[in-house]
Amino acid sequence: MEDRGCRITQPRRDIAATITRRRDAFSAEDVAAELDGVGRATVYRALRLLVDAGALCKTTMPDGSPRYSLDNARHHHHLVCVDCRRIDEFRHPSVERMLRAMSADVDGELVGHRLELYRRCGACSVGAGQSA
Amino acid sequence: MEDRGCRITQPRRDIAATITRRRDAFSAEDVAAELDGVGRATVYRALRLLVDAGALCKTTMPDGSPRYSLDNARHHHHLVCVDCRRIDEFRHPSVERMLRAMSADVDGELVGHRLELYRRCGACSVGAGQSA
DNA sequence: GCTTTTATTGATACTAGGTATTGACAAGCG
DNA sequence: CGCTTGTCAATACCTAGTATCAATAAAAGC
Repeated sequence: MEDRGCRITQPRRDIAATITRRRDAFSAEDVAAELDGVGRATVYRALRLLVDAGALCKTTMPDGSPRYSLDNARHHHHLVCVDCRRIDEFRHPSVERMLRAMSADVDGELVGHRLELYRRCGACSVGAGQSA
Repeated sequence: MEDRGCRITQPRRDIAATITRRRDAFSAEDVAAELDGVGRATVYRALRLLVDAGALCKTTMPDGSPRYSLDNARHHHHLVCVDCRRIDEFRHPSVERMLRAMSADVDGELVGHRLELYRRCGACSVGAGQSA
């Protein structure tokens, strides 16, 4: 299900199994560390294929480090919890509206964008909200 | 003018001179390479101080690599040309409107965001727009 | 089922971007 | 001028990722 034109190899099966088991965001190094017989380069190669194929999203954390998460929807942005690092996808008309407005106002043509929203998610707010 | 509580040292003067001379976006390594007697760590430390002080912005390019540029306005976002890598700052009410709308709709509280718009700027569109 | 072809692999080395450590030094206070 | 302490350069290290390359294993051919 992940491939078209790519070979389905044992390392790729292992990587796919590892990332589908994960419910949170992970780094490539996480995956590489978990799979002992698999080389780092192979993990990075496989993750890139999956990102290109649209099965995986690469999101930027507040500190700039990249994390991967499973991709479900078509075009969307990410809502990253700064405490538990959970990543949720969202689609919101206000974003498209904003892009349309910007597109009309900027000189030249927009070719892409990067948008991440950082929040403290509901669960994390309850636990740590009162103190500090 | 760049400091309050930090010492004004020769390396810092050199770094400040280098970055104010630059009109485009630059990497920390660019600065370090240009200043021979100054250590890489010193450059990174100085850039971080300047980012924290609000004199410099750290922007993410489409490929994920960070670039620094002078910070002029208060709160703003970046318009990055994917061809000439020029970075312009912008403020637009549609962005604030979008953030307000999102803030109302998400679970938990928004604590920050990252927004970069990538475009082909006017000058680059004229030169390369027709071909390809 | 065996061979061939060729994508893929793991190891290694390398790059960019950045932080931690440390002994030397110099900024600025008194 | 002398002390204190921030800052320095160098170095080692870290994360994230790519390039190279000989060895290997998928899938295609027979």
